[in-house]
Amino acid sequence: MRYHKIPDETIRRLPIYLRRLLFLPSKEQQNLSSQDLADFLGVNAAQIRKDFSYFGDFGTRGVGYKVETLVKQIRKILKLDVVHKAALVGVGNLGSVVLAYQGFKIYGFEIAAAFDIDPGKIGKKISNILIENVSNIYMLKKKKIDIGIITVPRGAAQETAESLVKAGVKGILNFSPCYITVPKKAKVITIDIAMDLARL
Amino acid sequence: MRYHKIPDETIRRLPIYLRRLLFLPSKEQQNLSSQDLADFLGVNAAQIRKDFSYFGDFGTRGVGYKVETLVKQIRKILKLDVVHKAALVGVGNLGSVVLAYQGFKIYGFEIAAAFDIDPGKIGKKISNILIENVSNIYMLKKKKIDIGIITVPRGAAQETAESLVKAGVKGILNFSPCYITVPKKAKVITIDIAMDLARL
DNA sequence: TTTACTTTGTGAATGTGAACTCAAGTACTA
DNA sequence: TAGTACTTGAGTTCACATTCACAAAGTAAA
Repeated sequence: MRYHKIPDETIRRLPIYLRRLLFLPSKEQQNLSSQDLADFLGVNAAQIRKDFSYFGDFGTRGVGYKVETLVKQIRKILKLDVVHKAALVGVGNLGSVVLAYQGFKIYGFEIAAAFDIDPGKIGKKISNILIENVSNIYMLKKKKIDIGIITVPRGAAQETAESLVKAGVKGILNFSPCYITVPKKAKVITIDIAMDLARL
Repeated sequence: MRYHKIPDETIRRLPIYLRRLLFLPSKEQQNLSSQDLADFLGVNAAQIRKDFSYFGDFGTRGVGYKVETLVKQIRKILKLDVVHKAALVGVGNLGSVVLAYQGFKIYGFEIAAAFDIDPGKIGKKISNILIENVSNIYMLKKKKIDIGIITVPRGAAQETAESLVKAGVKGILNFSPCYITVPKKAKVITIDIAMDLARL
């Protein structure tokens, strides 16, 4: 299967597999069959095998997949094997929570800078990150930061996104409840927890 | 098309359409063509027309769709036309932010109760919601609360979920970075912002 | 009314993904 | 070595989803 185009759906599922593997109940388990993983996630085992097989032969027949290798491979495919640096803009309530959030590390992300417009916040530190003036966003390029996280009020989101893209950011995670348009070289993911709730 | 089964993918897209309609740039615009909406979202216009057509004839040929009617209809389909009450468990940093978040309203959700295990917090109010003792979760049934929001530390998530389901909750929005298993009568959506980031 | 122009709604064609199978490879036991 | 039990990898089939393309229905203007 190595020469086939990889389905979008497969790519979409890889982070889900990765997350499941990282939070595996019994850490000592070395091998995992596709059926085990399928049971954990409530999906079909054949689908998991096919997904993995697109990227080469990860498993061993009769045995299963070695968890460690699998994690390493998925990380590589998703380009999470190198650390990505992110900058957060808007250190309000939500911004502070995101800054303090420890879950980024295991996926290979690190928040390396924070910005705010409030002079009362600039110069302070939260979670060991110095809060800088938003007017310094242009300096991101030098710091090799390629991801932006927007936690500013709705009105400032579009403007913030533009500064970030201008500073060379490739991807944006937007927490403001609004739509943002950026040049197509950059990608925006908007998180709207209320919308997720609507699916229930 | 009225008698056909509605594709899962269509249901999945409805909240996206709704969000786009709610945050339409020019509020005064009364009519919207499928092409306009498609351009906004970067999808195919025929798909949008087909999606809507499953639920009846919302549009007018030669004119388009009336925004107001469309919003009303989608709300009805997603059962967002009645207010759903939610209870939040775990009033820490993240929990406080979620409590204060205003975005739930437009989708028809209202946080009607909050719980914590810390005696120092119980009795206080955040965003006008009284924080109660977690041991009182069982009372949710009487309050007609059918959605639970979990913002407790990882270790307590599973236990919290079980209490919520026992109290009659139908859906759970889980912010803890872990997997939760519940009886299949209830549905869990786990939000992991780091995983979303991995898709970039 | 007639003509030109829009836009919806939908059957048909095309594209994509999921599931079923089973041959082939591995482990283990006797 | 032979036999049994497992599990992967992948060809094939089937189901579902997307897109095309156009008739039908509406608008606007002459």
